[in-house]
Amino acid sequence: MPRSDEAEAFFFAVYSAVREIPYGKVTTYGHIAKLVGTPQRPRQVGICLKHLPEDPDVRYNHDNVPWQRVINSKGIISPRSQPSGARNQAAALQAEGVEVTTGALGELSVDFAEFGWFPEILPSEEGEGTPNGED
DNA sequence: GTATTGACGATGT
DNA sequence: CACATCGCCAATA
Repeated sequence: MPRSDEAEAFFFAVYSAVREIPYGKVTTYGHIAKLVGTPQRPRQVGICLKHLPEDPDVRYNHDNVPWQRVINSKGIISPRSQPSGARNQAAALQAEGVEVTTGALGELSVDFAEFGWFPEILPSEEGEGTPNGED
């Protein structure tokens, strides 16, 4: 649980944005950060997913948030402390039909040209307002 | 209470 | 193109 209410709002915003990623598609932490209005904090997006609760009782949990569809800007699954985790994420993506290629160094990369999700700034994402207001 | 790390990204060298 | 540094800030030690 986040330390402050403001941080909690950030967590929810991130989870909400991640849920918008369509099945079989992927996006980056930086992109999510932009969507929630804080492009300077891609790391915190990672923190949100890292602390994504597994309890199905919680509003956003490991079951209803497609955390697996979030990768880094380099187009590869971010290698974290536990290698199994990244490998697990790769498996989850492959289960959605996403082709994950393993590099010589064990890098699990996803072809963004094929599976990348490049949406416009989604309106009413978390209640911030329309990006261009109205054209 | 302070120090270090980390599921990132942009810049600088 | 590879590696180093800064910013960002919550979580952990």
